[in-house]
Amino acid sequence: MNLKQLSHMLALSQTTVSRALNGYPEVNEETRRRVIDAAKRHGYRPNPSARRLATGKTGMIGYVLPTGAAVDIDPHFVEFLSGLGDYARSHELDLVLSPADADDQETTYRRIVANRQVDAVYISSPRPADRRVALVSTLGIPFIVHGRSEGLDFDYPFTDIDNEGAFHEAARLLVQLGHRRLALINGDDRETFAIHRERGVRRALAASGLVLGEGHVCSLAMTEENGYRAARRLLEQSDAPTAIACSSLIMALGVVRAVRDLGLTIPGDLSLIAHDDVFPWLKPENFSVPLSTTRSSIRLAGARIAERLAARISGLEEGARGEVWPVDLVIRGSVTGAPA
Amino acid sequence: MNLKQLSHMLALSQTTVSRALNGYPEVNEETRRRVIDAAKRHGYRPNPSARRLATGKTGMIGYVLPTGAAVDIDPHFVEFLSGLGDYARSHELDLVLSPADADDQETTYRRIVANRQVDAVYISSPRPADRRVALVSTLGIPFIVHGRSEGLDFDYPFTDIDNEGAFHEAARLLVQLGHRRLALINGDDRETFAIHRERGVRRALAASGLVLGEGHVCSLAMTEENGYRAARRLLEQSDAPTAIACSSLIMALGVVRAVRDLGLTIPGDLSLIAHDDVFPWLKPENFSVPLSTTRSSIRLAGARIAERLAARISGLEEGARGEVWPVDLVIRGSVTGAPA
DNA sequence: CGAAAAAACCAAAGCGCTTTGGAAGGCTCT
DNA sequence: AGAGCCTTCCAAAGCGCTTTGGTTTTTTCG
Repeated sequence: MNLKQLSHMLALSQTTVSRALNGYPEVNEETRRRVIDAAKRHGYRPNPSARRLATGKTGMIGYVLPTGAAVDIDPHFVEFLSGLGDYARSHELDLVLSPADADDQETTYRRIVANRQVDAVYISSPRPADRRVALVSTLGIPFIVHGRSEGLDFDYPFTDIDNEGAFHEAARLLVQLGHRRLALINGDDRETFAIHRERGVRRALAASGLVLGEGHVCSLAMTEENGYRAARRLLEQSDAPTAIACSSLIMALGVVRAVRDLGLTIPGDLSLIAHDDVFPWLKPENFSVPLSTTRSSIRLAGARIAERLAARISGLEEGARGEVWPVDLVIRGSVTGAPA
Repeated sequence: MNLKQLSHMLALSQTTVSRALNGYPEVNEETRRRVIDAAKRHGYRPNPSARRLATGKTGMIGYVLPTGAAVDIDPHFVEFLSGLGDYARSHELDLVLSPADADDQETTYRRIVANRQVDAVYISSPRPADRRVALVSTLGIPFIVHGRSEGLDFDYPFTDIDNEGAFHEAARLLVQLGHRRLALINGDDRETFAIHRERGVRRALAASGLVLGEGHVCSLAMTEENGYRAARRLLEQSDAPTAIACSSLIMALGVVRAVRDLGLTIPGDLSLIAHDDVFPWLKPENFSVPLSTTRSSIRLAGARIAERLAARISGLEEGARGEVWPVDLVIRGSVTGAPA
């Protein structure tokens, strides 16, 4: 069933039927009702290919998915997707993932924009001076950055959490509890979020005249194993830290294992705070010693970004507004005063 | 730059240019070279919207993504996606995720097929008599099922792992080691994979005249917390199992925690085998007691399914061939003979 | 009542590609 | 030389929608 058939059936022109269906004003309400009714009854659905050819609108939002044998998609992605998908569903938006060589995502961004394959895109895991952000903003397609870049000479729209503030608070608390040797087990420090977190920790320490010791900061892919290795290395040093801030729950698993392997305890020998993106399948309160966290739902971020993208597509949102969400600091059993 | 301009520039018809570019035989090789060369030089890229309107081909594969506030996307999904994306990239395929109400995915399948939004789809987490499989196969779009349904009165193409065999082997090993009271901590038993695993365990036990005791099988969403709860419940029973087979590494984390909380040890008091889908961020060999596993890379499955979908799209694969991959049984420190 | 304005509708021209149905020209072969 | 066959190219007809630029009918109002 296509427009032609439907309009013939109603003894109307395609023009009128199309307008009736798309809510244009120049059609009699009575006629519109007839049309809508008939469309529903016959299960008419406009062919999206035709529509997009005519309008350029696709009803899809795009994401360039870095791939490669050595590339691991972040497990956070799936939670983000839950939020994004949930919003997108309610707005009849689809998401298209365009796989790209992790080292050359720009070609793919160019392609999906040139081809008009999507109405908007989002960018995640931005780095300082991220070329994707620069590219996409010159390409002129609506977009939102999840996170922030740095050192770009123009503004752009983003939704980020206050990583610096969160880790500042966490470190400040630890310092207040008397800890003097802190360590940071961070994610990949080529990404802005990790840089901000480190900055937060350093700022808190500096406020008390402390510093993040040489060798007291690790920056690694966020796996359990890396958490373990980092923690072991830190704890076996002569000036081992008495408190650790950790960038992910998964790494924290490794930290806990290392502590146990070394015959130490949390929080007796080591206070631990980790960042929690709120996974349904791994909860900080369920660690054998409940884990203190800086908490921010990545799922909510996904939904918010979908919402903003939708707004931008329909022209409701413009400009380069960035928003920064506060992060909760949730104290549980894994922190205590520094050992004597 | 569109076809019209390009052909005008070359003083050729659109027909010829189109054919030259698409590899049709009825064009002089010399001409073809000229065309291809000019196209490249001017960066001509056929507009996909136009092409799909004309041909019906989209260059995209579809997946209906169950969403909803209470719906958690399986963290396995992201690994699967890595494999799928990696293959898709090399074949210029994009993936479109259509979010749907988890309880009504069929409407969405209908839509994406009716709209010709994608060339093929895949279905994951199938259940017995899965209506999606039935629907999609009547809809006549190329598809592959990741996993298997059961009790359908027709054949369909799938790629699955030998869940029954894997858990049969695991249980058989445990029985051989003298265990008499086994338990199974399974995933959602509305899904076929879980049913198969339970079947495998039961079959192995039956071979030695044993049974899976009442209350010795749990079926829950695969979270750390559920693993913990299930293990506690099992181990606090009077006839506590001496060995557990567990459907996921994440649940196994919870099991390990429960064992520790109860002051027991692995493998002294409890032997444990879990299924490992091979995550880069959580490895069984890194458990404090290295975990024995049934292992099968879900990432490889993603790549394979992309490959088969591509083959089906281009007509290279037909029919309802199902393939079942064997699963490795990897013995590590978490299993030993039954306690006296 | 008649002119101007508003309302309701329509025919046809795109959007950019593929594909059908020829046509022109050059070869082969008898 | 002419029939018949390739080879190579082209004009034009879709694909199914939106939108432009009217036209016709109805309403408004001095």
